[in-house]
Amino acid sequence: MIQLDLKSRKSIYEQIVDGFKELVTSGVLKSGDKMPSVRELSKMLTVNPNTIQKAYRKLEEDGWVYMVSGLGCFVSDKPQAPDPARAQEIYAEIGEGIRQLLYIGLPKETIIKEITDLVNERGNRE
Amino acid sequence: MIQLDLKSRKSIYEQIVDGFKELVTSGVLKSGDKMPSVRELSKMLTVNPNTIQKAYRKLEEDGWVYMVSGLGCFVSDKPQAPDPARAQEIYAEIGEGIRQLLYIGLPKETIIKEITDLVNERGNRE
Amino acid sequence: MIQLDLKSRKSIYEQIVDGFKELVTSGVLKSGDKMPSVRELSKMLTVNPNTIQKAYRKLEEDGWVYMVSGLGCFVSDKPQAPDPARAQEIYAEIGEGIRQLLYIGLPKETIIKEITDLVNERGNRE
Amino acid sequence: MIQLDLKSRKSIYEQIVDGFKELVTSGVLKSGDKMPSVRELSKMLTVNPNTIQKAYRKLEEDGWVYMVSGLGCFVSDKPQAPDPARAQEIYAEIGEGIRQLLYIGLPKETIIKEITDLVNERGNRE
DNA sequence: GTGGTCTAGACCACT
DNA sequence: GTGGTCTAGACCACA
Repeated sequence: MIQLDLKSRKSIYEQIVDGFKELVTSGVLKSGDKMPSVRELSKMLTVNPNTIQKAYRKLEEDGWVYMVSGLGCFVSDKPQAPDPARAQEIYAEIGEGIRQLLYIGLPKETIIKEITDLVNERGNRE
Repeated sequence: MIQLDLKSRKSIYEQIVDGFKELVTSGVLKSGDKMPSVRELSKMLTVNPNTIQKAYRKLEEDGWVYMVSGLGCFVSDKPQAPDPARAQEIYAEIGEGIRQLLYIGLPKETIIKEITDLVNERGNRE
Repeated sequence: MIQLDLKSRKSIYEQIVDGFKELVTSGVLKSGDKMPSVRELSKMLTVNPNTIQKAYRKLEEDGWVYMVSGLGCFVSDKPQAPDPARAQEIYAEIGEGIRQLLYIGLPKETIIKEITDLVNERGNRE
Repeated sequence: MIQLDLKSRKSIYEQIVDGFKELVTSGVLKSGDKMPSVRELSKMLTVNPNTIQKAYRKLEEDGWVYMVSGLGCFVSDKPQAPDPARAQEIYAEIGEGIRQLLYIGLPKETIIKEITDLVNERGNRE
């Protein structure tokens, strides 16, 4: 389900967080789906339960899942209307990335082309 | 030199980091320029020295400046040839942002338009 | 019955919790009234049942409803005499909030005025 | 410095978080002050370092301190202008408390009087 | 069973 | 020395 790369610079819990975000945005996991329990996923990935809990808690803080003690962890409802404030935050992050791309010397046209490709690529999955 | 918005949700050190990136990309600061010392800038902005230090450290991590102990903080050389590995990392981050924008319901066209604007906006300053 | 704002930063379950508290304090729901079942409300609000369950659980924790397994969820009796210990806990929480308001720079008069308004606003519904 | 009540229902890390917020708002700790290191405070309170780190991280998320790897943990700069969004959040929490006070049967006048006292009491410390 | 918290260690990268 | 992460356990309240 989620591939961990222990050699990666990304910490394990971050890989789990990003992995789940990908599973949700790509439609594998949908609103209300029960996620593996902390202990279950811990065994599946042969990772310590505390690491899983750290990842789940981050996902909850970011609003992707919610945890109910005694029941488990569930995928949050998908927002039906785009949240402009949230969009603005994400644009700010992307803008930061763009600034760095320009700084390391990539031409504007290349950047626009690459990102347009990214959008179309991911957009077609939905 | 740098305008701080104390009412902003952005933390002070982030505003300083972004402010310096702006100064560099817009050409006000150039490769090798000496940056104000921590204490100096701390007085200029009436901000705690630790806050400046955290900002400088972040800039160093991101490769925008380098610090020489005993001499101070200097603007890094602009990379002559783009680092493809670094570019790939940044594209990955941007791709993650795009996935989230699509997930919260923004149409592809809007995203492409907004990001193209971002690139042109920042690109024109160079 | 309850209006959900999907664009809000408040999570869905929090909106449901607050909505029910409003319905009780405003007298629409009275002691002993049966609340909609989890499945029923889930359909009414087109929200995942787990979300409803989390909301009901929170309401039960806060003492606004009680759940009888096999029968459903009912509005609790309104306490006849105020519980001084509980009141003390709540005052402590409010005091913590006030300390933070003062810390971020709001004048005492503003705070008192705003809170008096809050009390009168909510108090008039009873 | 901070009194822990192991019998309390509040978890240890929450007591530490609230304790530090109190130390900052009451002026004992000021902007830029270095806080005890994770290990140091861990020994002072005879509490596990992980518990301290959890508390410090929560404080950092809430914007009260910032941590610099290799340097330590420092009290954030005090916002010079009140953040209206933050104030609104706190008022919402207080409003929630008021709703519960009214629900358990306290009269409006009592609540207003008690809270006015709280504001004046804490306001005079600054 | 579930998550929530805590302890007692360990190793890493960085100053 | 500093924080950041991770492991391997433990106990609790709740359902």
